[in-house]
Amino acid sequence: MAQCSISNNIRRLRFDHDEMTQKVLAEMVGVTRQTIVAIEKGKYSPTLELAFKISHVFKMPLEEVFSYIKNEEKGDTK
Amino acid sequence: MAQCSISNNIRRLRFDHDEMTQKVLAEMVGVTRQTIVAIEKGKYSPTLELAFKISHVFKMPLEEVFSYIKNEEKGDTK
DNA sequence: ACACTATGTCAATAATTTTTGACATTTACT
DNA sequence: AGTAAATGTCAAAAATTATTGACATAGTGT
Repeated sequence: MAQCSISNNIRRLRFDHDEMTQKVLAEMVGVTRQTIVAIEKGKYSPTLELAFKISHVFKMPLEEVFSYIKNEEKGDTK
Repeated sequence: MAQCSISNNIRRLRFDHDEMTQKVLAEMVGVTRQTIVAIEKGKYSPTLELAFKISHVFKMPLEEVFSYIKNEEKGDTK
């Protein structure tokens, strides 16, 4: 679960949507502002539920908000 | 994060894909068999990363493997 | 009967995400 | 100057997901 990265364009989508603030988005999806910051900055990726909720806010398919970039693992860790 | 549910058709997709076993799917996405069991049975929903990986295995868009069902909270009747 | 595979479950632990509360910076407005 | 809003960061704790190892059941085949 560690060797793959997920990127998103939440920041751009926020501004496309009338410059919605992090605080407002956080309230709309029911998490704290820090969670939105962390996801936007790529500190970690959200749960599936949160990803669905965020996509919902922007009325876009999940895969247009979040993209999965596969990192090839070189060996199985066990 | 509490008032929404996520369902999936992993079990059906496994059988559509040559009766792929839970063990094989687990190995393909790099988690244990128990994790696949728990997700299939709806004990909890996967991380976004794992959801992407599973969709990848079945070569389907994430939203055709997992569906998000919004539970109305009291007061919000939309 | 015995072995084997696939599925399901349980409890304890590890790993990751989210919360809480605090504080700093920048920008804009009076 | 001072105030407020928006963003960013940090650390500790809570909540959720994933792992490990064990065991149970049903089905298949020998």
